[in-house]
Amino acid sequence: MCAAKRRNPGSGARGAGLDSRAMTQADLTHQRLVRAALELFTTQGYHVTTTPEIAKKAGVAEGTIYRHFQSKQQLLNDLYRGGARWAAKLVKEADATPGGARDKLAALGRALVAATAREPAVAQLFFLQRHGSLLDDESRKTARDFRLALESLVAQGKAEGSIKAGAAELWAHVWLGVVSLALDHVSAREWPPDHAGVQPTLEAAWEAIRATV
Amino acid sequence: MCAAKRRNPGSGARGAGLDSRAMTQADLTHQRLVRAALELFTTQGYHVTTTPEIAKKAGVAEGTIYRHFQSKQQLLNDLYRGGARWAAKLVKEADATPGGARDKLAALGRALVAATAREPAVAQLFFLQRHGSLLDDESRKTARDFRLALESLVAQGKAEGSIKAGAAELWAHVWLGVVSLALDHVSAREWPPDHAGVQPTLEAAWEAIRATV
Amino acid sequence: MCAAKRRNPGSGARGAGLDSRAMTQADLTHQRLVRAALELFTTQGYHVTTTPEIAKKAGVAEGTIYRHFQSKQQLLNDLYRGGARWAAKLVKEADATPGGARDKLAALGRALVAATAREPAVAQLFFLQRHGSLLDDESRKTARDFRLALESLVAQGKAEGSIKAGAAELWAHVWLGVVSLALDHVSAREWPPDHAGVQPTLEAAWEAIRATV
Amino acid sequence: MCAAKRRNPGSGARGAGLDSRAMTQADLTHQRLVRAALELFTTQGYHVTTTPEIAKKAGVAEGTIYRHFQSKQQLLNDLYRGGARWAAKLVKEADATPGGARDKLAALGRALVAATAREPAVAQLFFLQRHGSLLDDESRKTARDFRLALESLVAQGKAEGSIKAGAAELWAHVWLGVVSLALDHVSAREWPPDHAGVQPTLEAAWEAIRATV
DNA sequence: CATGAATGAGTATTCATTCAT
DNA sequence: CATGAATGAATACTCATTCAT
Repeated sequence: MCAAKRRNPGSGARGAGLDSRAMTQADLTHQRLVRAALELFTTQGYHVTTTPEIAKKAGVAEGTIYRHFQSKQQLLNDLYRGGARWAAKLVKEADATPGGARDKLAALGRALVAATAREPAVAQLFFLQRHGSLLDDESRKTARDFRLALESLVAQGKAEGSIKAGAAELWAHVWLGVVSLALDHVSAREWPPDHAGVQPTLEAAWEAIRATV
Repeated sequence: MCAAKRRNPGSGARGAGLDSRAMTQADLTHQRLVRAALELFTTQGYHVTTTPEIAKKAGVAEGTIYRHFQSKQQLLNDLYRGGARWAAKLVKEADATPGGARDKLAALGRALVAATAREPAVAQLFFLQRHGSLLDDESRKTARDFRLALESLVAQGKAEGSIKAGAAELWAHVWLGVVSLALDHVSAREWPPDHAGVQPTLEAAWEAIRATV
Repeated sequence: MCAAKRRNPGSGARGAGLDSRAMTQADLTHQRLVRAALELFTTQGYHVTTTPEIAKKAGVAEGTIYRHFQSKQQLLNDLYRGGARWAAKLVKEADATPGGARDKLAALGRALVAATAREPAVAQLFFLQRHGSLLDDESRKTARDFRLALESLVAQGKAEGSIKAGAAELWAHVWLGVVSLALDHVSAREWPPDHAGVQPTLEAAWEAIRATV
Repeated sequence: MCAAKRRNPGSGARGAGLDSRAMTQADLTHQRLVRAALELFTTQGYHVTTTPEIAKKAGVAEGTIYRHFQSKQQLLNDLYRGGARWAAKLVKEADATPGGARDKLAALGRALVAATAREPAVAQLFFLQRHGSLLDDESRKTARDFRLALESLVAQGKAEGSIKAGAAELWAHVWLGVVSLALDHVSAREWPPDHAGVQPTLEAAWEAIRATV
């Protein structure tokens, strides 16, 4: 009575581009649907995008969508979770950067910009778009994983005394808020990743939250 | 295609609450529609809100909407322009504050928070929501008026040397981006206007853009 | 979020044909939808009948259906309940016939045949069609009212000694089962109400349940 | 448009349970599809039952259905014909019972109840369900074979003077109508085959059609 | 023979908008 | 001005059937 039960593991990873070796026909269709939906949801918005449109862009029949996703909303959630995991991985990698919180955040900022240049739609969907009540609990949990990882970076900075006192949650939010302004331009292809506005914006993000003497 | 031709002047002002003196029956209906739509658009989103829902919330018949607005989209634009003018007025008032750009921006930040506490939906609609291609040229122009006024404040700071060099547009954007984080919480009634997070956030907005030695 | 809330009382009665005086435009549309759906559900079956078909037959737009009924299924239930009340009224009238249970059942049999000749579709829908899980609790309750009234007639016959001992429910069921065979032919317009098969069938219904010496 | 061309003889017999001796893999799959469809069609109805559902219940892939049956409708017809032949055989066996029409019909009634207890779904499909225009000519012919056999029994009773004058067709119909009420309960597992309601109902069927002095 | 991904016509339902009253 | 019944195009989703593997 409902399709898309068998979730082949690693589909998220494949969505992000790596891996390959033995991609079945069905997996390819899945991919094309993901790319098509990602593109349309981010350029037009979820509600304005119709299922015939997604199918057409993916080059498949409309019914095929429902062999891969339970519903249009579920498709959005899959996309969103992919974005959240993608973002969380960047944070984890940045956390491995040697140095203090400042260095790690700087690395993260650059990584976010670079990744956004590579996958503008994913960044747009996860960082810049509001999805209100369309997200399910699982998606919210995945997003929280990202936020917690970022907050842990900020908490480290607080412990070092390099970031302002006050809720780590708040400063993580502020830092990301400023960085998002850069991501917005990059994602919209208004700014290439080495645009003159990027570096100052990332620095501004740091200055907004660094401890003041 | 035929309704809502007569533009009654001052409808924006009435939306903000002032004025009174001889409010006709029709004006009252207009008001109720504006409030209903504002509430629904901001809590649920434009696309999810249906015209029957708006009518019901306003306590009028479905068809009545079209005696006051040409279309649902036009209604959104009216609301948006109201918000833009409301915001522009706050900037203009802040500009009159004595002192340097820092003082004026500080005043503006406080005013934005206070105004958002009074009219959360208006702030939400104008500052926090993306409307993509729903806005018409007129609305975009009105929004630009606000942005230009804000940028002029920032430019003044740059001239004074208190704000970083670089595009005034960029720093206005950054400053507003951080302030918006506070407005978001206030608008969602998570933060009262005197919440402990407000002041630090406003300060962070300034620190993100102030000239560094 | 859902239509057809205002149930103007007497709509069932009007459906059965009586009453008139001040029939609004909306009531007329309601009527036409009822007749169209009745005809189609009984000739083709519920699942095979599509909403465009109903609308077309009623001479209205498809969306109009949903101003009068919450759903296709609700429309069926409305029809069914109308039939159940119509049938229950016949039982009550037959109960008023002077004489014993035999006379009353005979009167009821004739009344059912006559009524079926007048409203073949209503009889078909209520007596001859199975609706499985499509019926809601309200409909089931209304149908029970009819059955209980019939069983009370049978119980009276048992008390008189003119009907076999055993569950009144069973004999009511048997009697109606045989009578339904006649209704089936009448409803299908294979038999006019005075066809030679009618009277013997009604007598057979009685003989199936009358007490034997 | 290309499957299920080869009519493997005896598929009906296999459906009824007998026969065996070298049942190939394909025959087993056929069996499972038949049982699954029978179960679903009778519990839910034909239109509500989907082919994926049938396949799932049978434990085969969706496409496999079409290696055994040309279409969902053809599957129903196969099932129906199986039921009709099964019923016709019971009539023929009852006809061999020594004695008059009364004895033969009594034997048939008991046999029908017993068979229904063994194969509730088959009885339900053939006796209790209406299939309207879903049945093809072949199915209708098979059903007529059953009816004619039954009518011949009744005609014999008329010749003996033990059954009422009038169309044999009518009295066969009436007798079966009453017996079906019992079959209904037995098929629904509400009545075991030796339930107290069975015998009186079978007697009532006879009394409905027996000649009266 | 069996599979199951793909198909695309078909379905019930919604909703912005119109217009007679 | 206000009403609310009517509209019909548009929407997400289903399902019997096909066919390459």
